Amino acid sequence: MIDVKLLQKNFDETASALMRKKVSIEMIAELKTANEDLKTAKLTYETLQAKQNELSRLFGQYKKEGKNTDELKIEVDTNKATLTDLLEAQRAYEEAMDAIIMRVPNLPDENVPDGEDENDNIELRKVLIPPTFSFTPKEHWELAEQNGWIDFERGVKLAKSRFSVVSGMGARLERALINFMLDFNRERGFMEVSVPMLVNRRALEGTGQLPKFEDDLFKVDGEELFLIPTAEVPLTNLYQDEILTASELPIKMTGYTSCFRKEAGSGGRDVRGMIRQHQFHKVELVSITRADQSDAVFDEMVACASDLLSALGLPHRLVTLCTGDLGFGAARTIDLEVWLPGQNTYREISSVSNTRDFQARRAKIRYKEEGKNLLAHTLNGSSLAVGRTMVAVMENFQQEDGSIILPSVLQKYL
RNA sequence: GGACAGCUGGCCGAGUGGUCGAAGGCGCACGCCUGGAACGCGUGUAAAGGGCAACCUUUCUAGGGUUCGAAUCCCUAGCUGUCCGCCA
Repeated sequence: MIDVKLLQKNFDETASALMRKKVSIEMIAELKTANEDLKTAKLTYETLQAKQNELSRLFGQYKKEGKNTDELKIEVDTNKATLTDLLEAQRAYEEAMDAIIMRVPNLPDENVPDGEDENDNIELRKVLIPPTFSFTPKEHWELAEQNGWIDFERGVKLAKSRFSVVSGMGARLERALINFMLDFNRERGFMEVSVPMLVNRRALEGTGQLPKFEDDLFKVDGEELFLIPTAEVPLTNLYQDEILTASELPIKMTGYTSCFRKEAGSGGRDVRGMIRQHQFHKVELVSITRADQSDAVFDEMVACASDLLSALGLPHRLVTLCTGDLGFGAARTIDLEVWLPGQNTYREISSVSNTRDFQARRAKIRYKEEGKNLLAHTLNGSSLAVGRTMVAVMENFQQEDGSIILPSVLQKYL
């Protein structure tokens, strides 16, 4: 959630920041009006409530003194009727306000570059040089099938399209990657946490997936539970509704989960292979920080993911997302894109975001500093998407005969 | 899934109709003490919203009800615990 007070006090500036994130001016105006209506309704209600409280005190006093309360009772009853109406009105305003603000995205940081879509993202730097091949490198699905690592057909048989089965050395590589990533992150100071892969509505609202993106989520029939689209949801919401002490921050966590996404609207993109699956594995980094720590922790998280790729010997580049490509809750994001020789292009393998206090305001994650309760900052980043890492390993380390030489750092995990 | 018990501040815990946003303790902060610390002593310390402030409103799991007035009484839901059933 954005800070409504900021919009109220600093309308032009906040509105233009929101418009950089493709929010319509109509919606912003609507938000402002809704907030003002709500404030007025609250003030009216509270004034009358104060009167009611006073009358009630008086009533008790009259009773104690043995005075007649008939007249007072009439006044109190009338007042209560009005109060009931006012409360109803206030609730309506609250609902209206809620409906809007929960769908307003986070403000982008000032220095996030303007842009329409991923084409306007800005490359920060490249790490490692893409390998050259004396033959035409194959795409990963070809290699996966040839090595018997991934069975796309039988995944469809078991579930539906965009599900696959990994077996043999492929399955072992998957497990090795997960363990390697978790250990690597732990050595960088991220505590390993194992979390539920089903979460409730409140958790998804906290991190911003709901109410706006319900179509992207798998929901359990007959229960208010959803399959998580990312470990960011349970990890961040671990501290939902809590007031932490400043000294225990930053909290830096890593966790491995499966992730489930409907991929609604992705149309015919990446239908082949395991780039875009309904179920995939991911090792995630999540940090809860003080406001003044989040930039430094952000850098640590980006470095962690990038170094992980380097340790695996995977060429990649860092990209600053432009305003148009920034996610709903993110104030800034750096994507890591891994080189895929088969596709002859860089593809996203990690995304590190600072949401600042956007999620913390929704999830009520606060910390106490000098007697004050302040909203924490939350950050998340993949390190890494396991399926895509497998794709990258296959394509980058393929030999002419289709065999794959696995990175040496994985030796002890295989 | 069935029966019973419970849910109060950062945590524990007292509180059965107004004097209660709530005793006491822990924790935390500050001060004294100390070479420095621990211990001890003293003071302070729930959250959210509105207001420059005084102050006002709300909140004792949530929602509803009774009442002039609810942490307290009633109903419903959720969660937790215990026992039973089932089970990797």
